[in-house]
Amino acid sequence: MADKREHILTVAEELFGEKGFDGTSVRDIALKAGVNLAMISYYFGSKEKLLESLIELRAGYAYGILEELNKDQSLSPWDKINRLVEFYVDRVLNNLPFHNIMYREATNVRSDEIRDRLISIKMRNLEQITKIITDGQQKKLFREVDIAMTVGTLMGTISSYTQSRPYACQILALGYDVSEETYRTKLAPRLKAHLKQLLRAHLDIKNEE
Amino acid sequence: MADKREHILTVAEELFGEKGFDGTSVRDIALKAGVNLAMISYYFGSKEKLLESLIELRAGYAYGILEELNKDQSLSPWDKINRLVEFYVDRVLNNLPFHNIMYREATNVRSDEIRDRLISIKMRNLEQITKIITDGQQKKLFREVDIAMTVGTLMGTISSYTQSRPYACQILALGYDVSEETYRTKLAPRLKAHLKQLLRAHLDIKNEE
DNA sequence: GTTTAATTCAAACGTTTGTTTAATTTTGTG
DNA sequence: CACAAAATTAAACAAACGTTTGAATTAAAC
Repeated sequence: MADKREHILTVAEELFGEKGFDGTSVRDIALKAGVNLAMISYYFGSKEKLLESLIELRAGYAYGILEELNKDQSLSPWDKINRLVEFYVDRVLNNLPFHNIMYREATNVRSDEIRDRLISIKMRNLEQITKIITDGQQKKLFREVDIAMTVGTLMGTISSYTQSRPYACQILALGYDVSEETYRTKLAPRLKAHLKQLLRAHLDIKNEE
Repeated sequence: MADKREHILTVAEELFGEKGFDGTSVRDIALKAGVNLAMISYYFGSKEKLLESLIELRAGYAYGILEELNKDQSLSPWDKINRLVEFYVDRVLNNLPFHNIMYREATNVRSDEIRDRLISIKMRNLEQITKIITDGQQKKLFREVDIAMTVGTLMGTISSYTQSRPYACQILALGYDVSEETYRTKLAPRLKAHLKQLLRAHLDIKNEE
């Protein structure tokens, strides 16, 4: 085991994502990670600080790519929107546990520190997306829209199908207990196609009323 | 106290919505409800069955109105979509705790019974919305869209601003700790306006590509 | 090879958890 | 009023919780 600390974090991430922070005991984590119970206090100090460490580890998981996307002068605003959709769908589906933690525990996390950290991550991403949209507006490609709400639509649509997998499987007419792999490969293209079509119509200045 | 049983359910709803099912102890509930600890087992049998009772109580909270909306022959599909938006935004904002339970606990509820119940509620609502959209398509007003994904967009957009109130306040540039009342009165019209504009562009057959 | 520090461990700590008990009080009925 | 059923209570239950302890083991440094 190369880095035991990170291994514990990964296991905790899976369990928190699946059963929630309060629904997961440190004994669950120790057992699944194959380490002694006391190691969690040894490495992280407490269960809550373990969560903080996890968030710190994954915090920048979107920002870098968004910034790059923004700087790319060769892409039209429409290209950027489509890449944004691709990027977010893939990003969420490839980091399902952490995404679920972000969007499930964000509200009721006890520590102000963690909550503010999560909010600031979201705000930073919102800024980048805002830049893309205002750029499209200045180039007279996009119409006036409520940008913050539009970002809520993007993230909310994805979340509505990732937060409850049994429901998603039902909707998508997949088998009742389908593998993680086929779940993602079925969901991703459908989410992408829908969001591209949706944002295309929503943003297009030709659809101005 | 007229109906103590229902009072306990209401208090539990608030706490579950705020701190999650696992984050709420039966002692928390008893204390806030002003009843003896043992009354919860006396009335409901267990904490888990209390949650089941709560879901049973609020289960039909959307279906009836949706069905009515569908039957109303005097409304055009566009009217129905707008009413649908109005209805859902109001419904969610007026039942925030239960909505949060539905969309937060749905994934990780241990009991298959509860999970299947929640899924069947969602599926029933999806059916009604599907009817509205297919009706609009038959009347050559709406274009071809992914209906299940569109419903996900509707619910997901709302949820993204109700699941994390501190974040929503930040985005909406409200004060840091604004009252429940002003939070709702600021959020509701903005959500409605955005969703109407969004669905208008998304569904309009004139925006077919 | 010895010494020091870092790691791992089984066991126990004191709380809190959901639930049950058994006695008591309140309520409704004849 | 008398009696049975329902409701309420304080106290206790065992189990699970997050965390700490102190000894044992491993690794690193000199």
